[in-house]
Amino acid sequence: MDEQPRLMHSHGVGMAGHPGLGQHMPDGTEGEGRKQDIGDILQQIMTITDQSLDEAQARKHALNCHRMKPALFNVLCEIKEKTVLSIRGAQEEEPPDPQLMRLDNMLLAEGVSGPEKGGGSAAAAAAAAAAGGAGADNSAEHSDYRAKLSQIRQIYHTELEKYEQACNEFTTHVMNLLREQSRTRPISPKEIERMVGIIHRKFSSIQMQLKQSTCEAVMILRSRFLDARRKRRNFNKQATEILNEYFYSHLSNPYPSEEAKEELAKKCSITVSQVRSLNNKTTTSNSVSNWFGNKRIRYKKNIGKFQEEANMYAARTAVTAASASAQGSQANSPSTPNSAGSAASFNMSNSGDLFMSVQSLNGDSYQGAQVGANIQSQVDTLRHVISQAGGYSDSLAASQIYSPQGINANGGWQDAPTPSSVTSPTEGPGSVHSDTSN
DNA sequence: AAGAATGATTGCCA
DNA sequence: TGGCAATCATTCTT
Repeated sequence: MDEQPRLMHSHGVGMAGHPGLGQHMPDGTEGEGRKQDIGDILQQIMTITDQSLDEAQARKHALNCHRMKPALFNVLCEIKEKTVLSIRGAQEEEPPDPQLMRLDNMLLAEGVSGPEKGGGSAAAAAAAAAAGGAGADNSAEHSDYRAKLSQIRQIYHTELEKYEQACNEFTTHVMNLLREQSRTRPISPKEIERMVGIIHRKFSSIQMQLKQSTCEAVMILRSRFLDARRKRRNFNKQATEILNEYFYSHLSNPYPSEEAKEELAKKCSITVSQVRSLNNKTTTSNSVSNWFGNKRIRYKKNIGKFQEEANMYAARTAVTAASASAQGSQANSPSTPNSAGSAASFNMSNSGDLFMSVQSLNGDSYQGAQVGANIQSQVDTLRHVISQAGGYSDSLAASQIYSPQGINANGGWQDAPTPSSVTSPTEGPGSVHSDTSN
């Protein structure tokens, strides 16, 4: 270009330095001639947009070189200055949008806009903590959550970068345009600033939309993740069997201790998800607790339905117990359950005990804590064996065969086992009963 | 598809 | 705080 842009600050306002314009013209004819000249220039300016680009460029150049141009330009500058003064008040800096701040905060909290990676996993961990589950089984879901979150994060950053780049490009473009235009019309730095501000506002509103949809995506992901805790997956067969074995071998007192629950959870590889109380000290046995809670209630509600199952498990554990006790002591015959009342045979051949020692990786430590329960479970097992053998003759006893052992009149499990001496045709494991009554 | 089974959740109580 | 009862929501079975 052969000329410098004429930004307003580089010009004096007024007519100084431009003789012939703004000065009093005593000679009327000279004034008429100039008026026509100016009118001609203005006409050319007005029609410049109707011409082809090349034509316009040529005309523009001609106008720029016109002797009247500097004077007219100064007039424009003067008018413009007044306009800018009137506009100035209108462009107040608005305070930061509260909604945008909320979105920013949320994105930061969710680890989307925060520092790399760490934020994401922290948010995932937070979500996991909110869900209350920290078990190994949840790791798959966690990684799924993390993967999805980082996907969102990546998209967000890519888009944001794109927007920023576009914004910069557009700003540069507009600046160039303005600079270009400043050759033919006066443009103040404030005007440019204002234009840039408008562009940035436009782009930030687009960014806000991006942030909003990102937030929505995160919320959806999060709610799905949190809702996953409610998604039920049936325990596998082995886990159910383990729990059932424990339940039926402790039928008169199916309330596993915390340690037992932990142990069962470990054995069953039960997934843990607990939301009931965030202050719960342990979450590793809650599924077991759920299972036992459900089982107790459902068993109690419909004993008949569970009787077959109860008998099956009782028989199974009894067989196990019998074979074990047969190995351990020749005196104990499987067909004489009451003989199992001896403490010696309970010690190792007890169904619950055996179950634990077979299943547990460190059954020994568990056994030590379960001596009382072991005896009780032996009683329970034996009762079922007796029931199956059909050893009851009287109708009262018969009705008790498939009755919930240990359930009292109120429908709750009593601490002491059912008085087996009443139902048992044999002498009954009185010693066992007394052992377990506490 | 309907109903049963089942794991999880919630509110209440002792 | 643990357990019960009711209920929800999903999965399994028929």
